[in-house]
Amino acid sequence: MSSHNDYALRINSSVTHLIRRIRRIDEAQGVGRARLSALAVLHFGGPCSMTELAEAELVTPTTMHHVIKGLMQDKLIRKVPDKQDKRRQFINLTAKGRRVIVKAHRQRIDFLSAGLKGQPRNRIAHGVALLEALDRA
Amino acid sequence: MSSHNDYALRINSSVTHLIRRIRRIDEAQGVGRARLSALAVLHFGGPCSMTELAEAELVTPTTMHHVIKGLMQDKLIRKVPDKQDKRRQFINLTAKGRRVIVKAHRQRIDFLSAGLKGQPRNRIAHGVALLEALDRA
DNA sequence: CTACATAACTTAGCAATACTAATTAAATAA
DNA sequence: TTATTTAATTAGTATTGCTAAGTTATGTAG
Repeated sequence: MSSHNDYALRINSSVTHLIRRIRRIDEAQGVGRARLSALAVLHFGGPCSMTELAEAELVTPTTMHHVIKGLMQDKLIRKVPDKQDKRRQFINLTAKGRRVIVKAHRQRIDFLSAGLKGQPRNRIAHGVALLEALDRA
Repeated sequence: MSSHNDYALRINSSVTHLIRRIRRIDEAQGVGRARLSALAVLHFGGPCSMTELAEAELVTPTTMHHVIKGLMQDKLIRKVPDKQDKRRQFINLTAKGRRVIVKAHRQRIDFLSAGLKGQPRNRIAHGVALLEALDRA
């Protein structure tokens, strides 16, 4: 259907701009974007291995290795050996790491909340439903 | 209002996932993301100077300099001296550059179009309106 | 006109994020 | 046991981002 194409054009444009603005918020946190994103996975999903983290972020284990290394140096995470499998290591947030991700997440949510202000309830409910549908597609 | 906060949480989550997937589409183009984005500005906005491009992308002129350098090497853009001001140079897309950005844009739009398939017309219209409102906020 | 300031772009050097390929160590299958 | 697979690392490279410092061109004040 041609109108789907037209809507897709408008969604692409607004999402592109939204991405830029969210990126700016993330970059103001003093922690790189890949690192911040890894912290978010650990915060909302709980401890997991490096490889699982890499899968969640759609990057190679090598890339995640470097991200983890940086997070370790900043003491935002901790590695815990897996007793069952000596090859694996669980990545845990430190208290400091949790503070960082909670603050960063708060700022994103505040930005989005502010954007919702004054919007019709109807539009918000449908908008959220659409985004979640795009996500599942 | 507390419900705005709840909606913001859901929007943040779905937009985060959407960003990841769009990033993957962009990365599959064989041209880096910053370069692809610069090509899009030139394609949809027309020729402009390096500094203007940097402003559009919210990066420093230095960063844009490197992006432009890479695009030049790949022959995706061309520099044209400004007769009025010898310091400036206009950046133009080459035919090859235009092909690259048209194809990449097409893939993004196709991905989004596919996601809209089967969604109620109502939800789509409101959803697009919400995204555009967030963009203006 | 000279001198100073500003603007556009470049260069040098650094850090973060991403990749492939090769390596090490541990677990599992044949 | 041997072979294969899996988890993590290391080496090397490219891209994307920054600041600081430099060059060349333009504009302005004296």
